[in-house]
Amino acid sequence: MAVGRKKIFDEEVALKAAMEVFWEKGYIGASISELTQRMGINKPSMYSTFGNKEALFVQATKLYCSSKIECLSGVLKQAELPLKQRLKTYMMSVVSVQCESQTAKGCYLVQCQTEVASGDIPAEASQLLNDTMDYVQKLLEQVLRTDIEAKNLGLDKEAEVNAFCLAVTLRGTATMARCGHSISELESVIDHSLKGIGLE
Amino acid sequence: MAVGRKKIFDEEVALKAAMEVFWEKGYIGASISELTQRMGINKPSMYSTFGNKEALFVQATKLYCSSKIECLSGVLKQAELPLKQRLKTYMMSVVSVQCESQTAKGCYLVQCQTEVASGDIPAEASQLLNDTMDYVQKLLEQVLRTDIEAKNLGLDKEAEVNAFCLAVTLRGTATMARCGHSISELESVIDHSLKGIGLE
DNA sequence: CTTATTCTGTACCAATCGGTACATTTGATA
DNA sequence: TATCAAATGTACCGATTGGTACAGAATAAG
Repeated sequence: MAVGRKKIFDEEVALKAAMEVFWEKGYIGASISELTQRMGINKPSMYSTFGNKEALFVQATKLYCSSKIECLSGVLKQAELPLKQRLKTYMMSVVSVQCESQTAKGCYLVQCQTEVASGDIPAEASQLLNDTMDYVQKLLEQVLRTDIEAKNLGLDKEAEVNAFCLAVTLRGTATMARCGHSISELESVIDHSLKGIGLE
Repeated sequence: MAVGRKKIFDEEVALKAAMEVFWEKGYIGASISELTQRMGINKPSMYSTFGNKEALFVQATKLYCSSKIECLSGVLKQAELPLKQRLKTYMMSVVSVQCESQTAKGCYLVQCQTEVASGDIPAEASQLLNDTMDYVQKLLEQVLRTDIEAKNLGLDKEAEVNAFCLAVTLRGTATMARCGHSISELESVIDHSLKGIGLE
């Protein structure tokens, strides 16, 4: 039995490159030509490896969620740190991702979710984007509802609203980051936002 | 001398329809086909009246700015009202525009400015979008810097940062509105945001 | 070395993009 | 009523979109 020619490119590297393009351009704005060019492969290789544009987008989005968002949640559970410090560190790490690119990208999720509302993004990807955004908000809500320090401050009573406020702030910073605002400008926004829900 | 055939459509009505489409779909996402269809005219009429897609977008954007944003600033100058009430009324009127559509649109400017960062929007339109977003922030900053009540509270010292925080909040609410969140959910965000900069 | 299998690259597909040429219709003026 | 500028509708333009057919190159098993 024969096994065939070897792949000359690294799937992970190619997928990461695709993620970068979607991050910059969104789903519609990223053309197959630009994607394959930046991935360093040609079209048939892309289609045989990832399926089609929609499937590629789903995989790129999963990669973004796991490598850029979900991995940040650890700090929220470090009970030895003061609540405010945990929340600030978490939110600043999100802002840091939003600002990490030279070619201002903002947040992949926020960027693409504007396209969800336009009805231009395939259903599966749409669901994934919504779920991940919900995930962040629910994470914040859970902390505010169950944390001892939060309870002492009465933040658990309005955990849902408070988490929603923080989520709004992170979406706002995402659009600001995309316009080139620096991480230091956005830090004071995070501080004011935490103050707004009653922390310090 | 002859004067020619009369136009069968209303330019203002057509332009407003175009604004709605750009609002929903953004600049790239709005195709000439959909635009002309929703405008109720055919392509040659659109090109002879408005120029081309870029020119149409510039005019639609100007219409949005004047009819949806600039006209709201009056309340900020009503010195007889308390500062907090003025700011809240202003911000809520912006949020109201973000929520006014059945087909959740969010903010035209925020929506399209993500495309500015992608480099997909023509220069003149890009400039117009940036200027208008700056205008809102500067407006808030000016109030916080010069208002008597603001001075008494010390808000004038950090007017720039405080205005920036409010602008971030409005961008966040825009993305939330686009996802279908209601005006009542967003009202509490505005309250918390004002609290964050030290009002109440 | 042959063979079977897989990847690569070119060259193409129909559909849609933004934009236009042109013939036809309209309607106020002369 | 004849004239002629302007608006309309159809039918097209080249370029680009997402997606593929197919021939050739590479590789491991037999």
